[in-house]
Amino acid sequence: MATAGSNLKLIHVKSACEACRVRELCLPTSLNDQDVSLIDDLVIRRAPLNKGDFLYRTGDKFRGIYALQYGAIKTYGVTRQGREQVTGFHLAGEVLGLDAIDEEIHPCNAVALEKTEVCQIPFHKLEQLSTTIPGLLHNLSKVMSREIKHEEHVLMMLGGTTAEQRIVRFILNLKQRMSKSEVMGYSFKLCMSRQDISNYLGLALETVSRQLTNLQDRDVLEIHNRYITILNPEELQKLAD
Amino acid sequence: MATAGSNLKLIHVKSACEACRVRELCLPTSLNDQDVSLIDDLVIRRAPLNKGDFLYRTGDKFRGIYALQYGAIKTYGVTRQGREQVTGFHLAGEVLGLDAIDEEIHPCNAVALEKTEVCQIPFHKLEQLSTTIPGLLHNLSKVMSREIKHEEHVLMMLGGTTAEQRIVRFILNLKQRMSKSEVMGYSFKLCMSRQDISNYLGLALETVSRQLTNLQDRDVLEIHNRYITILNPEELQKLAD
DNA sequence: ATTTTGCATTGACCTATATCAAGGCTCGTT
DNA sequence: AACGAGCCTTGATATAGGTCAATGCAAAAT
Repeated sequence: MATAGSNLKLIHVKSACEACRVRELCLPTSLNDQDVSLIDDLVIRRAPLNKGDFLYRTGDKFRGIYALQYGAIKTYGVTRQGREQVTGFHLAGEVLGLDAIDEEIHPCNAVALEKTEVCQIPFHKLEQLSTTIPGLLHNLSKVMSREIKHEEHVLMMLGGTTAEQRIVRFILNLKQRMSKSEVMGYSFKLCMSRQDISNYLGLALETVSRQLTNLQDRDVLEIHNRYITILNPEELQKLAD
Repeated sequence: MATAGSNLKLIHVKSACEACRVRELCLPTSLNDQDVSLIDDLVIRRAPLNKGDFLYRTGDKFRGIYALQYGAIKTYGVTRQGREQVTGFHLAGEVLGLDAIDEEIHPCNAVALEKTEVCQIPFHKLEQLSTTIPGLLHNLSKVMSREIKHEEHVLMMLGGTTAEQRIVRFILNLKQRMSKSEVMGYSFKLCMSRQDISNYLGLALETVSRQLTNLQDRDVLEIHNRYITILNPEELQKLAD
């Protein structure tokens, strides 16, 4: 039974790890199939979330980090004045929940923006495993480091720029991240509302709307509802700088 | 020699770990003296930095993370337009350089704002050690998690707030962090210029200046050059919300 | 002691963006 | 097919904060 089980796992594993995009955690380095199998055993596949479902809420007990299989999630905090501040959008292949490790409590809300499936990775088990698989520890550090770097990048994007620059950089960033998980041309769907974008970029939602129509009028973008096409990538890149 | 050495270490260690504020990495959990000793062996005490000295620059090879013993460091990136975006201020007892783990290259500049001493902790050695000291791994994760959480907090602070709120929150945050490392009343020294503050908060330096004098006029603060005294903590707190 | 230099303040003006308000699409529902 | 609820767009107006420019101050250098 045990032997059969682990054989089965070796097959099952690859697909699960691949599918759940735990890739970020296991693929980069030289983890062998056996190690990957061990990691795969940890992963808990959760029932799909529908649009508006919460993955977790502020104050929830931390049970593990999450890897997005498909879909999109926004994380946000609520200020004392009741303002919703979006701290990030998370797309397929990305990891979230790392900010909860420290106090074992989620410091923000995570809600699905569309139909979404995630894998839960119990963190303490991952830590345990890290002591036996050295490469895993390093990957874990890298994932967290990347997250820190990304947040700094966001800070740079937000500081001292015009509304137009923010929007443009936001779109370029989204485009780039979506390209990672799917073959894509210059058209894609915005998975979030204008409101969400405004709360992320620190702008009024009207400003977001105006900037988008403005870019459309100048034939840089084409927008139909939430579907967006980049008509002039060079110009868009130029506007970002 | 070996025995004498490790005895010495056991004594030396405590002071070094304590002094270098590697505390964040080792103290929180139940690491025993022996473990602490091992960690201490890693730590490289660097020559003090003078004001304006760089700890590292964008693009530098990553050699390890740094723990601030005393002093202050700002980290910043330079945008394509030449604007300097400050991504953080780091005070005594805090760790920096975590954003370089991923690509083994520092993505930003780190410069001393005053006389500063740091300890360098070679990261790969720390990782090696983590496999044998389970508590260490967890602490490392926590430190990184805290950093991610902090950056999110900064995002929340910057988004959708007035210049006054930003300044007020900035001062409260500084106050709180400085209290951690030194006994302190309501007076302290700003280790950074108005320019730095403005580049951090995404404001014009004139706005920073005006807001500070405004708070002074209303008897919330008292400011002499870079020395600041909080006269009315309750009011300051109220303004932050 | 005096000059220099960098940093900070203050004022006047202007523009980008927020705010307020109204109306128009779109999609899902009955 | 018509209805309703969200979302999005558009316009008019107000204002916070940016920009430009001049001056002041204090510590470092000569």
